[in-house]
Amino acid sequence: MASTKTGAQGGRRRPTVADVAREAGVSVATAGRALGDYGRVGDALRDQVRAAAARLDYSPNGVARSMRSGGTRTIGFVGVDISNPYFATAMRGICDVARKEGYEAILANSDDRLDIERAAVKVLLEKQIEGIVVAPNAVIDVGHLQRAQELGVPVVLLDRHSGVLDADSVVIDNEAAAREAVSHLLRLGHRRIGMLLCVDPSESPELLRRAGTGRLEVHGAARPSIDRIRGYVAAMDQYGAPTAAELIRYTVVGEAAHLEREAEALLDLPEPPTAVFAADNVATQGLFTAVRGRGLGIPDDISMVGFDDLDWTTLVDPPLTVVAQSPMDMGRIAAERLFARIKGDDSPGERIILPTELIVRSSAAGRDAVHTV
Amino acid sequence: MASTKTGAQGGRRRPTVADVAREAGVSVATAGRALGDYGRVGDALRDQVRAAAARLDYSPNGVARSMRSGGTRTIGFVGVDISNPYFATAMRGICDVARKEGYEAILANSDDRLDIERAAVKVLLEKQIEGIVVAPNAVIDVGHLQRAQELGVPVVLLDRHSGVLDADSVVIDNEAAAREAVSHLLRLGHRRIGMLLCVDPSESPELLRRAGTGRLEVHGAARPSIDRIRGYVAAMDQYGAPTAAELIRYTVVGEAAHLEREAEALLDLPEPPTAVFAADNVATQGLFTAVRGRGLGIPDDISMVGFDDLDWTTLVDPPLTVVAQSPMDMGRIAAERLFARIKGDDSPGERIILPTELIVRSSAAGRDAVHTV
DNA sequence: CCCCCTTGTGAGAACGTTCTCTCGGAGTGA
DNA sequence: TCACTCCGAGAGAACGTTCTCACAAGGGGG
Repeated sequence: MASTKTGAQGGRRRPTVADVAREAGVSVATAGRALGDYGRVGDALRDQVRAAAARLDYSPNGVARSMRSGGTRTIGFVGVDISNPYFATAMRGICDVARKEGYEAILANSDDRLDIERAAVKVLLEKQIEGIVVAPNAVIDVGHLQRAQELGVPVVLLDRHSGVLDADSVVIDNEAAAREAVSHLLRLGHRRIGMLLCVDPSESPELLRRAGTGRLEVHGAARPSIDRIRGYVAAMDQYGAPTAAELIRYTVVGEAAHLEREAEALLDLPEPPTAVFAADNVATQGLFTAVRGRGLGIPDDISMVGFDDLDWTTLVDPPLTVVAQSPMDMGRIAAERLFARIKGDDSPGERIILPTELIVRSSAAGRDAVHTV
Repeated sequence: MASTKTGAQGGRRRPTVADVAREAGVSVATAGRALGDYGRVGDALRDQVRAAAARLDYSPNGVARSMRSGGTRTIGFVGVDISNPYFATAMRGICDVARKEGYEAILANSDDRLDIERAAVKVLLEKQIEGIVVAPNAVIDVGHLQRAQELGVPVVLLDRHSGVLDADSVVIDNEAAAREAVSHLLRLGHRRIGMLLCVDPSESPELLRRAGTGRLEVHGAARPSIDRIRGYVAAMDQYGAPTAAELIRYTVVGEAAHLEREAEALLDLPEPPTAVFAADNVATQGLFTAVRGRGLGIPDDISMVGFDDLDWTTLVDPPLTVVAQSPMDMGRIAAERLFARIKGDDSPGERIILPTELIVRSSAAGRDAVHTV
């Protein structure tokens, strides 16, 4: 005997305000007022209606309410990949703020693909969400986000900034963060410094090559990967260390295996780097694994600085020197900006830059002068 | 001059089917049919309507659609904490399946608090979601979940099973997994084996103590923590190793600092254990940190087996022997069950047990016979 | 030639809530 | 006592979509 409760069929018709009104012996209008706390209702009738509602186990229909009053009390978050701790933590921050405001959050993963992001935004708009936090894949091709704004749905950018879109963005100063990390290595005496990172698929190798040689100009300061390369180049230039295309290795997101191969390619260079800057958390893990696989000692054989202060960076031996940021704060602040917009703030889009911190631990050490080129 | 697009005010009225109909010079009914692909429309008029819709940049109002047709094409996931990689990965699995089905997912964090979970379920029901995946805090006090089922909203349990609720659940065999882990240590010759874990706040110490001595009887095989303790006790008994309350240390979730203290207490015992089983990923990290902090060698001074095969467990030295499960599969399978229910399957609730695997690496080693008690 | 069936279209109801409008009655001040 | 205000209550519209029903035109078969 199959339970009728387990599946979907068994849904008894849910009581409506009309049912409650009938039960309480009042009009629909009065029942609505008593339940919804609007308008004026007499105390006696209010209690009567409330009792009837309790008796019927009445629960309001949010869809109908949204239909009538326009607000869905729902926001959307379009992240790259929730299984990445960075976005998971950001989502946590967003949810916390949303809950405080009495909102819920719908999650969508874009996998760093613009078409998926576009489709997700479209669906979210159809669902009449009241705002979107998005980690955008493209910083120029933002028509779908502009459309959201035109429809009155505020957009807040997380992790990436767009020079084209007039929206709030919550970011870190990627260039400065990378510069600080690389400068740290340079000050320790390293001159031949490699860089390892993930880029998103839309990034052309050509673009990256130009970035690597410092001759990149992207409209309105763009995506983290490019900015971090810029910071790397700037630091190298400042200390008079030669840069070379062969020193910057990358792979597209989602292909961690390739990344490890790139790391190995770096180590196999005829003249291998004495230190490597891993510019994101995936690269940090890939580099660490590759170095370990080669049986190289950190920092004795090679120094490294990673990105993102994930739990494990203090668990490994040696604990890693990393650039730390706070995705939880990012999510929280992005959501706070979003709710300010939802409440009516229409000041020009603001670029909020959250601090990063170079946490010096033990994976980067000084280089003897004799070894320096 | 503030942009009117950034904030919320600037929302121009969105075009409706009526607007499209007027633009195309047809009736609302015909426009609706042409846009919604239902009923019969002439080819000429269909194109005419589509063109008009494109001209107006029409996008359907999902709330109105849901209102009329009942379905919101939205499901909910009530997890404990999305910033925990376990739930983040599960959420990823859920989202993937949902997307394939043309659904979106709303996320709520319960922080392992029953009141928050209850409130979340209530809100989700008001929002008329079509199904819920939940990692429930309580396995007996499930009235809110039963209510969902009665309203025709299917519920699938993730990570935990309830003997009371007739719902699908996707779990691992926690007792067997723990038994396997502890047996591994026992076979290596260890006899004095500690256990470290997190429990949720609703778990009384009294209950735990009884679990520790193997005299626990919980209605319908309950929560992971209890089951894992049971598995520990079973293995110890099987090998004739004495158990003792002092060997099982725990803390409530969300208090990682306390956890490390408990780990240290374990190490400071007059007669310290020669091996420890950390029964969840937080405990694994806490134990590893504490052992490291004491300058003890793994596995020379103390052996350990962890739980959950997080990335970092292969990055540390030595790589950790762990019990691995697949939260991604869990999420995916839970969502698949949910959609089967949504589509009408009303067979009795099924308990799906996913396999776990003891991944033997290098954190547990043999114990010389002479040292054995 | 008429009837019936098919096809294409329009009018209007329905979903469940909120909100505006109206109205009766009670209370108050002149 | 009358006019006015204020409060509580009900009737009904509105939100935007889908869906049922009715109807008109056209074609084919008897």
